[in-house]
Amino acid sequence: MVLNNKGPVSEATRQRVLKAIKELNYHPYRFARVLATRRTGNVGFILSEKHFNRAEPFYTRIFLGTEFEARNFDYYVLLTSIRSTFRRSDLPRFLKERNVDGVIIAGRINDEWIRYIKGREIPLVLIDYVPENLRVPCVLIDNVEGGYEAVRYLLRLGHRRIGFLGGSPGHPSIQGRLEGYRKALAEQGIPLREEWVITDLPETTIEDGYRGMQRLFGAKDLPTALFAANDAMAIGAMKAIKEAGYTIPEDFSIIGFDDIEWSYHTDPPLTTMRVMKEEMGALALRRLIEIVEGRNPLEEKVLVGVRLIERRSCRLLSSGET
Amino acid sequence: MVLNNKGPVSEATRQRVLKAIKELNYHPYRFARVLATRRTGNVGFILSEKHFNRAEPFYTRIFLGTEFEARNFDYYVLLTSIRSTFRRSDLPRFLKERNVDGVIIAGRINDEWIRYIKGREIPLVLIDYVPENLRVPCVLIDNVEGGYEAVRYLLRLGHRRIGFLGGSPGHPSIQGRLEGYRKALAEQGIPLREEWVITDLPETTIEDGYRGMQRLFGAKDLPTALFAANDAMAIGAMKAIKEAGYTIPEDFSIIGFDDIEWSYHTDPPLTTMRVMKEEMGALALRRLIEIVEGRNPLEEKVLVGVRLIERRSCRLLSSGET
DNA sequence: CTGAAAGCGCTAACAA
DNA sequence: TTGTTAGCGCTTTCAG
Repeated sequence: MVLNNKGPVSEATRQRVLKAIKELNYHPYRFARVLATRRTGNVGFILSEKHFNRAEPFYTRIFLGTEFEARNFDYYVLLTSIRSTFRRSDLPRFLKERNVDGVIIAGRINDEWIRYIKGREIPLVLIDYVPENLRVPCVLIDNVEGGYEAVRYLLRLGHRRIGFLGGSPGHPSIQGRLEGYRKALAEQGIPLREEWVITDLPETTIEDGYRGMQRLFGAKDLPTALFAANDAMAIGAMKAIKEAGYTIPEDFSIIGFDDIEWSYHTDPPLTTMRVMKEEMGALALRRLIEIVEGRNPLEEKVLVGVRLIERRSCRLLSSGET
Repeated sequence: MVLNNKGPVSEATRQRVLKAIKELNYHPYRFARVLATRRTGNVGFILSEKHFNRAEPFYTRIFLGTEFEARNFDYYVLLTSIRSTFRRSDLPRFLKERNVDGVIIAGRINDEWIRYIKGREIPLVLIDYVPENLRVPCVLIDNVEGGYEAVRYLLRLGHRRIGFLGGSPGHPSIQGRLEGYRKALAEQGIPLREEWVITDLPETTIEDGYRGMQRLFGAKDLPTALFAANDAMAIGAMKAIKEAGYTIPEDFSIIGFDDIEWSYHTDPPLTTMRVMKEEMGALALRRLIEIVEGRNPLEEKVLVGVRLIERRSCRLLSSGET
């Protein structure tokens, strides 16, 4: 009772117990406790193999955020990867055997997985992905606000001819960022130039950015600035821009999104919108614990903001230029 | 007994039991088992914060290897990060409370941590680091062989003037790679040019590679090829080379080590020695389990080989050139 | 070879 | 407010 802060305990015995704990260097034995309470004190953290192997540590930093926060709540987190395609046979063991109190999934994933977990009534929180037809609590990047701010920044630098380099339009994050882009332009009464908006790439990788930029070069005239929907694509685009003989930011200003480590090392260093990865992970854990403990079990999306990181890939347009 | 394959069981009952297990969809309850056997079925995986946050997913891929292998042995792996400096107060909980059967540590780490774990007699395997004065089973990259092969490759391409770009000499991996470099040159009777061997950089990052290369430019004549002790430094060096107005591989051939994801995306793509990251992680887990189960508990270093990945940062020297 | 029972360390329910 | 006890699901020991 002393340990768990429940039930009535007189202050005197409380102190006596505490003292004994100290003297004996007593630690409660987690596994016995589990057996008695049916609470495992574990949470599962699932990443698709694709996301785990991403060249940049985006989702692993999110994991780091949860793991760190988990320490405060005395939870262990079991990290595992799954294939993108749903197969019962490679269900994480901790799901099959219910060795977790709840699960966090980061990144886009086959909805079958989500449906399965919901079906088994295992508490679930999603990070950076929201399925179309399923109600699940999510922790999301504020993509539309972020996209809006990114474009606003280019606008402030005097750009009026701004392209958008997005990935597959099926990706909700991309849609949000595109929406922000649209909103910022509309607000200034700048018409959208369809040929400067590239959204039909297979994925959102460096390669896609590279190809997307090459496609953009096909337009009959070119923008002066570019908003890439993530840093990987921005990096691919920079490569294409350089290969075409242009320089950054003289000929093109470019801003990314995510703030992955490598953005700092590009030439020039990439201006971008920083996503608070650790914070997202921590938030998801707190949310999950709330659900596990029955508090606040409403479906709910929580948005976490982004921040402009100014580096050197964007330039101020002098007043004569357009 | 059927489940654990021990004790005498007649084939008939064995089948009956198996059938019942199927029908009831029975899963043994891990925590009850732990309580009875005192075996947790968990292993801890520790990474220093610095390594966890490395821009490229080197150690996280090693983790992936152990996690994957752990599935075959029905272990869970608890991943956590610690600060580089030893502080009792931020001991991982799973150590304090002995919730793991053993621990894997990947990457260089303060020896205090190692001493603590050894002191508590918790089975331990190290990956990619071997402390000076402590005997601990390790899984290591075959650095000298790898360095040797890298330089042999440059030699085969006709290079005779080959520089070495290393990081801090305190790092055992770097020392091994340097040793391989030495060996390959010596074998061909090529004298070592001290001013082409850069080993007094603070770390082994992109920045260090960049600075190291600039330093190398100070030599009165320049090598035609360069062996960088890891890809990060190779990338930094490439940047410095380009800034100095040279091109790769026309003016300099360069080979790296590690094969991190980004090496594929450099311009030109970087030729490098691939380290088998997943394999190292898997190996460490098997080694750890052996120790936990009392088999084969000798101190032992196991080396895992590397493989040349030929991309486009090295060129063949024509016979007239030196 | 099979069945019964004790006990791992904890929580929860109940009696004092 | 405190002390006692059953029982969580498993392994292990011992008797049949």
